[in-house]
Amino acid sequence: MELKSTAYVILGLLHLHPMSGYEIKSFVDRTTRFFWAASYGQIYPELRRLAEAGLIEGTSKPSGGRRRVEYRLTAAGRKELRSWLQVAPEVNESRDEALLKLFLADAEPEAGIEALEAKRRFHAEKLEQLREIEPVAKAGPNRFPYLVASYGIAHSEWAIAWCDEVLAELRAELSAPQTKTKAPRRSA
Amino acid sequence: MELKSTAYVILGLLHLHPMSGYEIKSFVDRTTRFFWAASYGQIYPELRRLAEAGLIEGTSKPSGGRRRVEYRLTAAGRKELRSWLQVAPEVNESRDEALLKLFLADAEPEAGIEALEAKRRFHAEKLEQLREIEPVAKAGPNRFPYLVASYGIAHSEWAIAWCDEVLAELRAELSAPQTKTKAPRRSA
DNA sequence: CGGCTCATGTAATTCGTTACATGATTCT
DNA sequence: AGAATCATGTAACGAATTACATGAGCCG
Repeated sequence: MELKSTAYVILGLLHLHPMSGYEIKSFVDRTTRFFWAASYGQIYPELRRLAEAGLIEGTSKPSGGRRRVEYRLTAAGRKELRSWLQVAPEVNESRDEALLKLFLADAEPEAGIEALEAKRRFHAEKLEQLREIEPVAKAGPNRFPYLVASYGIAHSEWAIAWCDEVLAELRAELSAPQTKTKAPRRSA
Repeated sequence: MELKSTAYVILGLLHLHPMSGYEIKSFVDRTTRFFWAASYGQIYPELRRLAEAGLIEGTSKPSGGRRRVEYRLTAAGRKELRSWLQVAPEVNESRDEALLKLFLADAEPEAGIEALEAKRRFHAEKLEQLREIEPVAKAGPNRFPYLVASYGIAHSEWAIAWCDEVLAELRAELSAPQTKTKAPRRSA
């Protein structure tokens, strides 16, 4: 069948329970966005394609007086989801601008510190968000979402610790007088 | 000026020493690809744009008898690189298909194990590659590339440990005939 | 009444990959 | 001679984001 991963996000979420495109979007924003985001520009066209392929089925289920189409998995859709899950995932290389700046920071050493601080801030914020999600995931009927939340938390904790360690070293070094860098600049 | 990150990869590498497009590509493949890949389809057009913008300068430097254009940073290019480095990086959410499958694996629990194993394999392989690079980076004149290599190594080691831990739990549970988890549910 | 949220969608643009095309030179 | 590598590029395609467009119901 060869659908893209984003299509399987939709199939996977509809496996939990029937939803509208709007609900899929907000669900994604609360959960999978940490490792797989999706925008309306993907979701609505994809819903149409999946429906045409017979993997999902949409029925009009207005909420209050608002028009609303609720989609649910068909038997074929469930089968497609399962067979995709059984194939080993390809883990793709991600782009990390902070690491890129860190890598190139010999041209401007204070930028290395800035990059690490930014990475730390990012993980600290992510950690906060995940800690809010975690108990919800734990209480849910499925175990794997909780597992993934745990992964995210442990990962961010690890990253923060690493940043702190290296930042301490770097700061000590850059503030040491014998280094030949420009005057120590303190940024916001 | 507002160039894309890939343009700064080029500026950053040319800051190390003058290079041809071909050399930039192979340099990227040996180093930054772990956090920022680049293809010929980006590199050559970008070299042209950067040259037009006056940030780099290309001169014909045939190697042997092969035509070859070597690019070097101009003063403006160096300045542009520095000012970009000083801006806090935006850390972008990456896409991780293994985590996605793990998240959705309640529809097919063995797939969760498969996903974790794939993630582990990926990190094990990356670790091997990084361990080859590390001593080279350490020996080099710049400290930050080495720092980034260390990050990659520590990160993969952490990820492998996490996968192993969770895999052990999952395997124990799935092979146990009766666990206290909710009775085997049929989907939906 | 006015702003927020629910709800659905499209068009333009950006960014990047893959495949192709070409050709010279060096190595075995 | 033939394969591998050096070297430069383009065209087609793909995936995703952003911005825009529209409208209705809900809440204070």
